[in-house]
Amino acid sequence: MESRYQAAAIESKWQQFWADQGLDRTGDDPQKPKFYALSMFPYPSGNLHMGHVRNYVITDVIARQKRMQGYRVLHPMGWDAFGLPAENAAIDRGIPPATWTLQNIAQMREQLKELGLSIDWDREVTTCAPDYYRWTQWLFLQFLDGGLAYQREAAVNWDPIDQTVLANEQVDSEGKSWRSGAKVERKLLRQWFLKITDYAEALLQDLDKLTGWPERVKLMQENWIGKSVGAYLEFPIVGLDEKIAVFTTRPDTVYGVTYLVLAPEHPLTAQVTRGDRTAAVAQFVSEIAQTSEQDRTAEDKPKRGIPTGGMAINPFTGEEVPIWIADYVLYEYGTGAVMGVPAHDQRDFAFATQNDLAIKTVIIPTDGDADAVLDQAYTEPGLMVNSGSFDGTDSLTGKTKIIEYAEAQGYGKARIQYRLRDWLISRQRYWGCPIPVIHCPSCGTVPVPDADLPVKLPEQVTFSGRGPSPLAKMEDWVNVPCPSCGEPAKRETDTMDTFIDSSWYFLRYADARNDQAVFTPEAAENWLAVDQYVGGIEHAILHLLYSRFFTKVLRDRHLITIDEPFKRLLTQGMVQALTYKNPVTGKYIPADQVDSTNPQDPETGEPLEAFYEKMSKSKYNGVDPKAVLGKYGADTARMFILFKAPPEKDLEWDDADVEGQFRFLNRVWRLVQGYKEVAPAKAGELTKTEKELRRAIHGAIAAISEDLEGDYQFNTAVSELMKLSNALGDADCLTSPVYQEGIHTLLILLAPFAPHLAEELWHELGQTGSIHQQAWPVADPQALAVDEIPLVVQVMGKKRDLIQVPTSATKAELEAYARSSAKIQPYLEGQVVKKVIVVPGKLVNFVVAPGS
RNA sequence: GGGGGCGUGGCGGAAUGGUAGACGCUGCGGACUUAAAAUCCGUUGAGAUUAAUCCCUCGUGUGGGUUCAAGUCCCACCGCCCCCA
Repeated sequence: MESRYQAAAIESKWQQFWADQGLDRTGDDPQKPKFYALSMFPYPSGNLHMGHVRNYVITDVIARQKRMQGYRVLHPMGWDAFGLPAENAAIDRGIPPATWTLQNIAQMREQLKELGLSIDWDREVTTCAPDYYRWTQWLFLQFLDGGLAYQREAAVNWDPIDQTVLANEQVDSEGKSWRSGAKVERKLLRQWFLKITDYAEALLQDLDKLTGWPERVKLMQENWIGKSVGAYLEFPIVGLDEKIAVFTTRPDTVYGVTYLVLAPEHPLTAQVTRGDRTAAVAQFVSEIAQTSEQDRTAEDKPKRGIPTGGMAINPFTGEEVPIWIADYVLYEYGTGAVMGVPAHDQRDFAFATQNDLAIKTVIIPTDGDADAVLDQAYTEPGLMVNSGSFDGTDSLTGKTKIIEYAEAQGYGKARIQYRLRDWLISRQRYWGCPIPVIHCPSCGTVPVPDADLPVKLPEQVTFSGRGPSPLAKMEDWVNVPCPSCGEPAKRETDTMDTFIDSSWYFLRYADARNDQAVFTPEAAENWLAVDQYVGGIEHAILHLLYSRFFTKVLRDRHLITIDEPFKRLLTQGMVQALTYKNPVTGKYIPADQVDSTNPQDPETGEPLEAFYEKMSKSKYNGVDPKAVLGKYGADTARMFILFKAPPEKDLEWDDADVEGQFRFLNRVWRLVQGYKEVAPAKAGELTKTEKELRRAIHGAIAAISEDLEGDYQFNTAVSELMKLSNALGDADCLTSPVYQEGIHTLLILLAPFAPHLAEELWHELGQTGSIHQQAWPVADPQALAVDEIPLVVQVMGKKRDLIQVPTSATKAELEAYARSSAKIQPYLEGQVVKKVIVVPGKLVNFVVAPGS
């Protein structure tokens, strides 16, 4: 007999069998409750990495167990297939983006199938396929129709050498183009936006409905939306019939305003600038235009600003204050202007000190002195001073009073502001979903009629990486008659941010092959929302927020009825591996060049740092799933990943632990090999051994069922499988019907985790149907019942004895048993028992004090 | 700087306020073998003590607190990680 099982042969055999039987197809029995299990779909880079494996194995275990529990399950897969890497491949190697992408998809699909994932491939979606992006375009037009898509000027990253727009990820940390190395500039272009800000409040409020989401993800979204309550105030400009509007959360400090600051790009900048300042201001504005937003607002960098020479009037005091422009005020943000209150804002304090601007105290601590010189801003609440009729008011109530006063006087009003900005979706790139509008000189922006969708990407395109988007250069494609008046017009050449594609793919799975509609209301009603969503924490903000936004917009357009797309969310941790780094040179060294017991640089002999880090090519610490599957098979890889760490924590790859899982599966395999020929005897009165085994069996059922309920704890579920397997290995009652029950139960419980081996052994035992169609077992309370339980006996909270007591014992009897323990006598001697705590089923604790 | 999370053996990790360290890895000792691989058995927090692996003491980052009882709850501190700036 072989001592180890042959994973490769077993796995391909059963994958074929399941495909032939159609076991992975989406359930359609209307009698069954539905369950929608979803993994975040991958970008088809061409190679599966361990992060993918972890993600999809988790969802697969959930899907498989739910099927066994009698649910009809939707467990689909697709491809987030638009995006830059395909264009880079085209530039570097001359392969058309579509060809490159589809090849990668084919390759990755095969790799996924080798993992034994129970995915319904009939519902596969590919975002770069016309039958998908047709509906992306249709949905865009829904937004346009609803007034939720609009165009305006916005700053983009501009490469002055290649004359092209860059994505943020094409700009390095020093603000240089990845390709040309030129310093990236900011340039204003007309861009498309989606009005996510209209939904800011709803997106914030409905976080409360997401009871199945991790708190920290909700918190991250809350911070991202960034609601702040405050005031909108207007400051008249001296000598101009214009006002500068500011937003502030501290209206109570308005009497302390000693200057105003405009964003350099603010339209009023030029108007307020005094003649003799024009040159300096223009110089400053152009300097700032070359700086990235991040550099401008970074807290550790000094704030740069200059006076415009213009003055504004504080309407509350009538005082004139200077108007400055500074880099840290962004035009995109709020009103693009802020009021400077150095006494009560840390950043203003620094700016004022640096530029010799006045500092005026208007809030003091209750026991404070209004004339004290500040050495830093006082930002706490307190009493208002130097504030006219508001003197002596508590600053917190002062906020409301100032707003009321401002409103009465026409200076301003209460306002709620969000940090969230509208979503810039224009990309000046080829490999994305074309924005389906046509620009007509007489009709303006005209949507492409539904009948003309999809607006297909032209195929014969040349890529150079320079100049405008390849689409803009395609005359044949760009020039079209206006759908409205028929006169010559031009297509929009921008494509959409790929986050749009992924903001609705989970809806399409409900009705993936529909070529008449985005999905039918029945299909949507049938499957939505997603019951369990699984993916990386890196999508905690953008992807999840955008998907929630899409869901709410589609609900308001009566396409769906759900408020939120994902009922439960599991954010899985990273897959890390041991990394070696030379701390002197900063170089990473591949593990196969390092002696793990004494890590040294193979070239210089310097000692290396060894630590766990996310797998990546540049760190030479990647573990290729293909290699692991080849050596041990998919079942071992699955078991290892599930067992090694709880799903939401980072997972440290360890070859010895992989080997350990392979050993476990082999033990199960040998257990069954040794059992195949055994004919179970007739059932009779259960022996003690049989009773204990039965308790182990049903204990495992109960524990694993619980681990797969709600908060998924696959690691402890696997350890329960091991315990049951150990119990079977130890039980000396091979011919007992209980033993047979144990073997069968072990395989059924194992089936979601190691689907191939469980199926193989199931059939080796002479079973005919698929193990994956077996019902998930339910623990028998009778099997779990025991006659005797261990009781902890404590004195003063310290364990002093462990005794066996009848399960049925009453509290009084438990105390009596405990008192009779010989081991506790020394601890009671000379003591008075003040109190006895009896916790039935657990312990008895004697509280004593020295007696007389 | 603000917000959040986490700190448990040599390692990954278990523990509804109730026996800390399940399960696995590693190490050590042994069996089988000509030998190895594979497999199996035993052992593996620290200390003290012993004929004994009984018993005992200490132990969940540090210091305090609540409680009959704290890894778990509360406060302060230290360290690490994440998000925002």
